[in-house]
Amino acid sequence: MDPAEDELDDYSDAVLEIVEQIPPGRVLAYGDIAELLGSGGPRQVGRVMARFGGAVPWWRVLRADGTPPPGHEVRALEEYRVERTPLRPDGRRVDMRRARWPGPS
DNA sequence: CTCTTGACGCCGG
DNA sequence: TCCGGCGCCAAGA
Repeated sequence: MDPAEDELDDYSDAVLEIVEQIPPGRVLAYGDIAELLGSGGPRQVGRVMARFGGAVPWWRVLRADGTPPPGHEVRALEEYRVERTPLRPDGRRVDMRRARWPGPS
């Protein structure tokens, strides 16, 4: 068999490594991760999450405006509730100003 | 090689 | 606040 299709390239590995470090109750936007990495862009990070997100706390990675990943809004909101992640008044999006994680180190 | 796609981001209107 | 449009950039077809 050829498990190559499920293998992680260096970039994907770097992305997941950062996601795993995001503390509960805090989040990071796709673009933030690309910036911390210093390479690639929001869409590249999004591609990685779409393929390997299931292995990490994916709900802590979302759009820059606080909107949770498409198709996973319900699951994500649930997590934010138990993690006490600061949400906007509407309760549908994360309050990025307060929840954004500064980054490693 | 060209064209489309996509868990994005920003700027108007 | 909610769209629509455009830029971005790698992966697929």
